[in-house]
Amino acid sequence: MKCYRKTIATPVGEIILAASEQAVMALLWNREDLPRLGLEFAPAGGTCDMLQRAEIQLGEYFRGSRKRFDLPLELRGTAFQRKVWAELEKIPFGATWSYRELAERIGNPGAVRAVGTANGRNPVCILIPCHRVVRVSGDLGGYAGGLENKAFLLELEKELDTVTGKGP
Amino acid sequence: MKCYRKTIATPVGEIILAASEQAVMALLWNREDLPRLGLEFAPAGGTCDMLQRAEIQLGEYFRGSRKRFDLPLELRGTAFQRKVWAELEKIPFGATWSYRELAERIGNPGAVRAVGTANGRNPVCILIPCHRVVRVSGDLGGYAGGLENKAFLLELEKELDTVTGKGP
DNA sequence: ACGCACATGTCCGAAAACGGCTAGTCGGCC
DNA sequence: GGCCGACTAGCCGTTTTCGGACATGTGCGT
Repeated sequence: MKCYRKTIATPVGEIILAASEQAVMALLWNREDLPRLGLEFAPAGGTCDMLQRAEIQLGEYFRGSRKRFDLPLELRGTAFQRKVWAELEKIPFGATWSYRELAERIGNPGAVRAVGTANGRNPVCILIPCHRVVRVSGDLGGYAGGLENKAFLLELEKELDTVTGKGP
Repeated sequence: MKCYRKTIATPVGEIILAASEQAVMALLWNREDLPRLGLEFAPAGGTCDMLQRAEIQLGEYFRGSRKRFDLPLELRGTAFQRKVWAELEKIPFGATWSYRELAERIGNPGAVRAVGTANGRNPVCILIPCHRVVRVSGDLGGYAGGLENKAFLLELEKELDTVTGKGP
C-alpha cells in the first residue's frame, strides 16, 4: 500500500507523519525508524486526504481542543504487539498505567518487560498513547521521542484533565 | 618451454617467480605448488629478461606507482579455469567481487564453488588478481598466500584507490 | 562412469543477547 | 530506624548469531 509522508512541526519538535489514502500508518520522531516499518512510499512531494486529516487533528490535540483521535490506523506487527497496542488505546486521556498494569490487562502478567519493548515499537506515537505508560516506581521509563517530550505530553494532558473537572 | 625462476622478497613475504623468455608462467608463495604446474626448468642460476621485467613491475606495484601489469602470461589450465582467470583480470584495481558475482559473469551462476577452486589454482597470483574475490557475506574467503596477505593487498589497493579520488 | 574434495551460498532451527521492567537485597547516609 | 541509589536475578517476546545440513559445478583419481 503506497503512502505519503510529511514532517510537521509541533510543540514536541518535528515529527514524521505517513499515511495512505485509507489509513494513517506512521507517526515518528526519528527517520531511522522508518525503514523497519517496511512501508512503500509514493514519489515525494505528493499528499493525500488522510495526511491532512491527521495533521488537523494533531493541531487540535496540541491546542487542547481534542482528547480522542478519530482516524483509521493500519498497523503492522506481531500478534503480541497488536494486543499491546490495542490495550494502549484504552488508557483514558490524562491517565497513566504502569507497564505491569498493562501486562496484566493483556492477560500476560509476567510479560512486563516484553510489554515495554512492544510499547517502544508503537508505529504511531501520540495517536496510540504509549506515552501514558510509566514505571511502577513513578519514574517515567523510556520514550522514543525523548523523555522531555513524554513529560510534556503527560503534563499537557494532566492540565487539560483537571480543567474539565476530573482532577483533585 | 624451459623457464627460469627466482624468489623475491616483498611486503607480503618471499614469493617465487618463474618465466620463460616469452612469458611469465608462475607467481607463487609455496614451493610445493610448483610441481603441479608441470614446468621445465633451465639449469639453476640462470635468468632472463622476462624475469627482470616482472620483478620491476612488482616493485612498482608495491610502491603504489603501478595499477595494471603489462606482461605476457602463459597459463596452463582447463577451459573452465581459463575462463575464470580471464574474468579475474576484469576486476578493477581496488574493487572486490564476490565468488557468486564471478560465477554469474562467466555465465555459470551455479558454479560458485567451482569458481572458488579455480581461483585457488591461479598460477600467477597478484598479476591475475585473485585476491579481489571475497565472500558475499563480507568475509575474506581463502587465499593461497594466507589471509593476512590477502587483507594486506586489499588494504593497499583500497588506500591507493581513495587517493586517486574514486573513494568516499 | 563414479566418487570425492573444495578459497561457496542458502535455509532453518537452536541458542544467546537484548530491551522503554520489577521485586528483593544490601550498603551508605541522614 | 527510614530513605535512596546501585546491584541482582527473574521475567518474556523479539532480534541477532551461530552451526549444521544440503545444493551445486568442476577437476582429479580410481
